[in-house]
Amino acid sequence: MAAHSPGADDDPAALGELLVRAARAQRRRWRDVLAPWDLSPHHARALRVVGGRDGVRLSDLAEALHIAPRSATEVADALQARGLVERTPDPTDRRAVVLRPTEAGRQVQAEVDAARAADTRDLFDRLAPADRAELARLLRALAD
Amino acid sequence: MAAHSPGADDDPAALGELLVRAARAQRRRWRDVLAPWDLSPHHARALRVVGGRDGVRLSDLAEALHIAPRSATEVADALQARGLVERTPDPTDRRAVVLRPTEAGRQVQAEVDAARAADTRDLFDRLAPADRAELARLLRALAD
DNA sequence: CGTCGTTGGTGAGGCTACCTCACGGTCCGG
DNA sequence: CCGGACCGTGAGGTAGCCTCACCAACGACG
Repeated sequence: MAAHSPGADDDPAALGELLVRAARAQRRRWRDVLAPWDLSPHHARALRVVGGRDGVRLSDLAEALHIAPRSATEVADALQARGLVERTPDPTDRRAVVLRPTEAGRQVQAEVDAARAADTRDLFDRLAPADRAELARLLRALAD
Repeated sequence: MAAHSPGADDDPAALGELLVRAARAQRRRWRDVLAPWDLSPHHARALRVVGGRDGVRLSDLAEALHIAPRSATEVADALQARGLVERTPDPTDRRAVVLRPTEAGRQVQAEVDAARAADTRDLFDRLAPADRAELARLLRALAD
C-alpha cells in the first residue's frame, strides 16, 4: 500500500473529481425522473416551494430560488402557463401577488416528490445503512 | 439512537441533499479560485483541454467538452480573443483548424492548475487521510 | 482521373435562463 | 399627507447553448 502513490485513495484531486461525478450522476437521475412531467429541475424546485408553503409571494420565490425578482416572474409565468400554479392577490398587500398551487399542481408535485424519493432511495440503497451514515458525516464536513 | 427517526443519518433524502450541497460548495470554491483570471469554469476546462494535448482540433474540443461543434467555435473565439490560444492550420488536413495554447495561455493554465490543486487540497484537508479514502470508496459506489 | 458522398469549420438565426433598469401602484413612518 | 421604500413587471441585454445551411477539402470508387 503505497501511501503517496499517484491516484491514491486519499488524493484530494481525485476525490474532488469523484465528488463532481457522484453529484453529476445524481443530477442526471433527477432529470430522468422529471422527464415524464416535462419539468426542468428548476421548475420542479419552484413548484415545490410554492406547494410547500401554500401561498408564496413572488419575492419569496425569488429568494428561495436565489434568483432576481424579475426572474421569479418568468418562473411563475411558466408554471402558470402549465396550469400548475395560479396568481392570487395578497389580501394584506395590494402590491403583492401570492402564488398558490392549482389542484393539478398539487398532484404533480406529489407525484414528482414520490418519484424522487423512490429514486433517491434506490440510489443510496447501494450503500449499507452504516455506510450511509458515514457518508453523511463526511459530506457534512465538506458542505460548510 | 433511534434507527428510523426522521432525519436519521442514513436517510436517503437527506443524504441526497448533502451530496448536492457538498458539490455546490466545491463548485463555488472553483469559481472563486478562477475569479482572478476572469475565466468561467467552462473556459478553464477548455483551456485545459487545449493545453493538455498541445494541439487540438475544434471537433476534438467539442467532443471533450460535450458540446456541438458549432459551439466549440465560440469557445475557441473567446479563448483566442483573450490571447490564450491560437488557431493554426492542420498540416495534414486543410479543412481542419488546430488550437494551440499561446505562451500566455500556457502560463495561465499552469497558474490556474496550481491554484485549483491548492484549493482542493485545502478543502479535503478537513478530513483525515483515512476519511478521505473512505469517502472515495463511498462516492465511487455512487458514481456508476 | 473525375465524381460524389462525407467531413471540418463557421455564418445565420433561435432558444433558455438569467440579468439590470425603469416604471407605476401601493405601503407606511414621520 | 407625503416622501422614501417596496412589489411585480415591461423592455432590453448577455451567455451559452442549439440546428440548419453552406463551402472547402478529403478520399474512396469506378
